[in-house]
Amino acid sequence: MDFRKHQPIYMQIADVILSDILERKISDGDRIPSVRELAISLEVNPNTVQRSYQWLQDVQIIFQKRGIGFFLSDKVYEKTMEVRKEEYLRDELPNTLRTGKLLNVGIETIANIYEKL
Amino acid sequence: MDFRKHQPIYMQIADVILSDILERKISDGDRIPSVRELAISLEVNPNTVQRSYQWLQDVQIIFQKRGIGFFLSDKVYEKTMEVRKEEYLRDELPNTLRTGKLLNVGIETIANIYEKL
Amino acid sequence: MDFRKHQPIYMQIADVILSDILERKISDGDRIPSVRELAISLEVNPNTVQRSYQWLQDVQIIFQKRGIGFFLSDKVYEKTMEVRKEEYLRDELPNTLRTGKLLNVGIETIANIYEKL
Amino acid sequence: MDFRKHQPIYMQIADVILSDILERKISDGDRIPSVRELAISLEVNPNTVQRSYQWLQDVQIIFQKRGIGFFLSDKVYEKTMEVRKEEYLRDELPNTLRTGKLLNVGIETIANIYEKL
DNA sequence: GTGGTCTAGACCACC
DNA sequence: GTGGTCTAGACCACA
Repeated sequence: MDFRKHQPIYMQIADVILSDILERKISDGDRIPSVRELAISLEVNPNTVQRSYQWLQDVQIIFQKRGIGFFLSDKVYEKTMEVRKEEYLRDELPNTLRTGKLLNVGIETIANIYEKL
Repeated sequence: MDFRKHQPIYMQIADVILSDILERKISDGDRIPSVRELAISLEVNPNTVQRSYQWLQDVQIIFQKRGIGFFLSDKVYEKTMEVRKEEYLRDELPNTLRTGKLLNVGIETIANIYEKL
Repeated sequence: MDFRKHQPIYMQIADVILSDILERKISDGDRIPSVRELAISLEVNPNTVQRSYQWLQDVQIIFQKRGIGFFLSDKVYEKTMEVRKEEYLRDELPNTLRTGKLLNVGIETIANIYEKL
Repeated sequence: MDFRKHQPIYMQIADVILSDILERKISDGDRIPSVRELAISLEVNPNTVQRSYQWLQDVQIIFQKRGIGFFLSDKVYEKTMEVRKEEYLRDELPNTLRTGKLLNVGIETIANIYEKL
């Protein structure tokens, strides 16, 4: 975890889980580390991990089995794609395009770069 | 100004100045509104405008004549463009577009968002 | 058992026993499964079944013969019904229905949910 | 606030806001107390109020003006109705009906009580 | 002044 | 053991 970044630690933690899903390291039904375990291994406060997991649960990436732990939901890969996409379309893309507009970078230039990737 | 956005108000204000520069509405040596004037017309706290101007001064887009006001630096258009555009086209834009491609965001969607900004 | 529900597992288990009583599947003096047996068949922790039985014992639905097992109390059907139904029809049900009416939840919706349980 | 209830304090706080809305004491655009103010007047920790407000923001009952405070969203009455309804249909109603089924209370009885209210 | 995040440490219900 | 909630107190960015 990077304590200096602007992005909150709890979102950084969530991002690690999301990345693991997108890289197919973990998938449907897998158990993820307990709040305490992860807190110790990342050297952060359990409350902070708790917040990550709460958020992941809110967006239905994980679900809880009472008293047992957290597990990845069904179709977690697809859901993760959606969640990432939503965030991308809401924040990252508009921010970059706004800067582009400011710098007089036309949509043609952008389309051009997009095609060449 | 949009008080609901994630982007800080003071950066939104700075962006307005930058846009005006890039659209050639204002240029080298021009005086920009006083902190107090702009605060009133935008209905924001003067401290917030102050912070915008501080930032613009830090990146040498404007300079202050004490007791008189703020003015645009020399070659302000070129300065802004050169510094930012090069980095933007080389890194920021391609990175964002690459992520978009991975998330199946088409160029039409991007063009759409670009137009609406 | 549904590990995702808000209702504790041990109450879900108790509800199963209560249902069996009210549906006359079991009655006065019958032996109910041992903690261990039930835990295995429901795939839950024995402690959890233990807690259900403790609760049922507290409300005098069952009693324990030490070293032998748990058994249904006398007049268990009547006991369960009387104690709960009276309070239910007087308070809980009307209260919930009143809230429903305020929220524009029609009787059809209610009937629908009732059938699906 | 009732510190003994099963319901978390932060949801109790949210409920107070929701009730005020449904009773038309406050409406669209009104500012609600700052996190600190409310924390002091309710004698709870600011973090707890913060959580309430976070939840209310998530369900779009309130929105934030950066550095100024929280305000009620547009159509807050209608939204509150929806939110309450959602919770009611998901938890309160099924729970009550489940108990009813357990107690052999038929849908006819329920419909009867519903009509008479 | 506003809200947002984080830690340390506690207590609870539940499995 | 698991997660959920809460307090006390701190520091930060922002208006």
